[in-house]
Amino acid sequence: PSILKSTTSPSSSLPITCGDIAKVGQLTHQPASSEEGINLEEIREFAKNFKIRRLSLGLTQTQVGQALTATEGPAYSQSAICRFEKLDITPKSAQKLKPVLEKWLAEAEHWNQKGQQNLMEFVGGEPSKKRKRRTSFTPQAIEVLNSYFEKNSLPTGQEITEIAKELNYDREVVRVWFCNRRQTLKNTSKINIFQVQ
Amino acid sequence: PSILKSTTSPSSSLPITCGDIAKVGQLTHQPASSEEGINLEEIREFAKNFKIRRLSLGLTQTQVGQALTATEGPAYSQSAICRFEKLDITPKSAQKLKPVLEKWLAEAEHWNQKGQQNLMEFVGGEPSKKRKRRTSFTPQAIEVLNSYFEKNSLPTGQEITEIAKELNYDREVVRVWFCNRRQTLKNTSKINIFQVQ
DNA sequence: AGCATAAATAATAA
DNA sequence: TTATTATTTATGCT
Repeated sequence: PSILKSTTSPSSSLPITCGDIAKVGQLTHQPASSEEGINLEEIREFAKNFKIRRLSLGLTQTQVGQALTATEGPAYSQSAICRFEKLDITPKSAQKLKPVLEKWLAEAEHWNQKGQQNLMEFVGGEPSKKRKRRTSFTPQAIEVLNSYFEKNSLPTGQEITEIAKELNYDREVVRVWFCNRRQTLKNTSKINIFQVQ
Repeated sequence: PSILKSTTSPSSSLPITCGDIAKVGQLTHQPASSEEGINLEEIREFAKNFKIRRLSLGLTQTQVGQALTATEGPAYSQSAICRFEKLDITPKSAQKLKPVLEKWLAEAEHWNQKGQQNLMEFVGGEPSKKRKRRTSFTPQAIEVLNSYFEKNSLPTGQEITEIAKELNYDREVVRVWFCNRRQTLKNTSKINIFQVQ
């Protein structure tokens, strides 16, 4: 039951009762409001910035949650980070969470300065978890494919069948791999940018 | 088949042949290189910043692509934006695309200054497309869906339409259910990924 | 208080 | 490019 939504309704005739607990993210056109010593405007500003800074570091909500769980006392789920960023929580909760996030983020940025690797270590995830491939070409398979490609970029049907068999992949998948590989080469073959070696 | 990945491999004993054409985004510790009048370092910097600025504006790759398609001559797909951000393209393409994106992004930021509403109008999408409400399937419906899934986890468009009709759910909702179901299955049955030689 | 998963977004084989 | 998969975010529910 989010009050956020109800407030966007044009019918503002409804009086705000004690039962209605406002959330931080609630849209308001009031000037910076301060309730119970909580500067809502400041929290909104921070939440917005937090997201941008998180994305700048290339971190997911899950990563932040897990890292915080590892370092701080209480546990923080991905949902919790999500809800903070959207401010779909009570001002009290937000107020409590803000300094924790602020401190952690500053530290993360500090490590990032020293290199991506340090950040990942700080975050605690695997150093460079690669995105899983869409289909199951293993790095090993790609290595083999590349070595075949180097020898001959245009294998015959027979050869494709054999390679597919060796790698235990579908023949069609292998055929298409060669197509795409040739395509890539064609796109770039006019320049060898880095002249590596 | 990205060459990017192969370069991250620790096995640097393999000589890089003429067949291996580097792409712009390729990791390098060389100083700013410039080939054929293209400042690669500058492009890398821009691509990185582009993503951050895009996210700061709260825009998706899809939105950028669609907006560009509407304003400029050629069409730009979500994939195209994705590939630019990852620099999984040729230097030539990147060089060509950079000023287009730069100009567009600056304009978008300009409109954003005048208010979120103006940005959305500039982008061309609906003013504030709300996220679809999370649908909850009844246990009965899930049972039926599961039985269909057991028989065939990848139903055709026609079949999806029929299932949706039978269960009286939105077709799109049913389609996504199958996507997510396949995903879940895949995640839970992580059997010997490396078995595939 | 956070899990399970629906929806949205990004990446990529075809 | 397009259609689909892989990944991330958001939320209904208890």
